[in-house]
Amino acid sequence: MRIATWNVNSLRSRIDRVEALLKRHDIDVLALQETKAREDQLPLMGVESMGYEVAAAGTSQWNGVAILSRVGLEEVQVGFEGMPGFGDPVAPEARAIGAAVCGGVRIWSLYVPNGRKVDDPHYVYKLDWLARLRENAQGWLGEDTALVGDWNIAPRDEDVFDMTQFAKSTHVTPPERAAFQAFLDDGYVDVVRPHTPGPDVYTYWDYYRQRFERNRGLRIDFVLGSTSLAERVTHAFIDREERAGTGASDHAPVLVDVR
DNA sequence: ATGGTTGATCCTCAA
Repeated sequence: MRIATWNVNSLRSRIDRVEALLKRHDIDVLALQETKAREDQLPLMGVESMGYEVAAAGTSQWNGVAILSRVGLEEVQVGFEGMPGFGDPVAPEARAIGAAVCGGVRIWSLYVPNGRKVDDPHYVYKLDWLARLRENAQGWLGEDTALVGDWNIAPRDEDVFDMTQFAKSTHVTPPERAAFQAFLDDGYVDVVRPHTPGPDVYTYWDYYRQRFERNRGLRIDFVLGSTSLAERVTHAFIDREERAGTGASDHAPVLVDVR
């Protein structure tokens, strides 16, 4: 089974690229972030005709997520216990994460709050959101679980093209990195990094200043697997070619093969 | 410190 995650930065504006990606890589499950669309706006007749079911934590906010699957789509849920706004159908943060069981694997498509700036309330909210997610994720370690998506954290210096440019920025602060590391300490495994030795480890390149053309990016998109799932991973890669050309998202898809 | 680009709720905000 091939699982992929991609911050698509607007599903409607890139539906053609989504369909091409599914075909190009023969993907079974695709978790999307920043769909920027309500459920009633999703023009997914194309992917449905390709055999995929669609579950959406649709939203008019910036951070909606969706899951496309051709190997089953069960137990769909949106949000997690304890998160601010959980159960509130209009709370934007409750739409930043959603899960489904696809082919026996519980897959969480997540968009970790951006944090904006270190002195912004959104930064505090980001850390709190991660702490609440961690509490819940500890309870999913006994199953085949994948936490996939845009973590908005670059865990290591080597995941950043130039650390001096991030001296006062979010994504690299010790509290954010500690929050990411906490998932690893609990037993989740970064199943992609072992298959993607440097130097090409980035998954995101800002639209500004031709960052992709100059390969000045960040590694902020990850697939974390529970122990039992991690043991089943045979291969993983970053599709950096998807970031090239006009009309690209600012993120590249990350793909994982599970036997 | 500022700027640069992209998408949507489209001249303002979020990323």
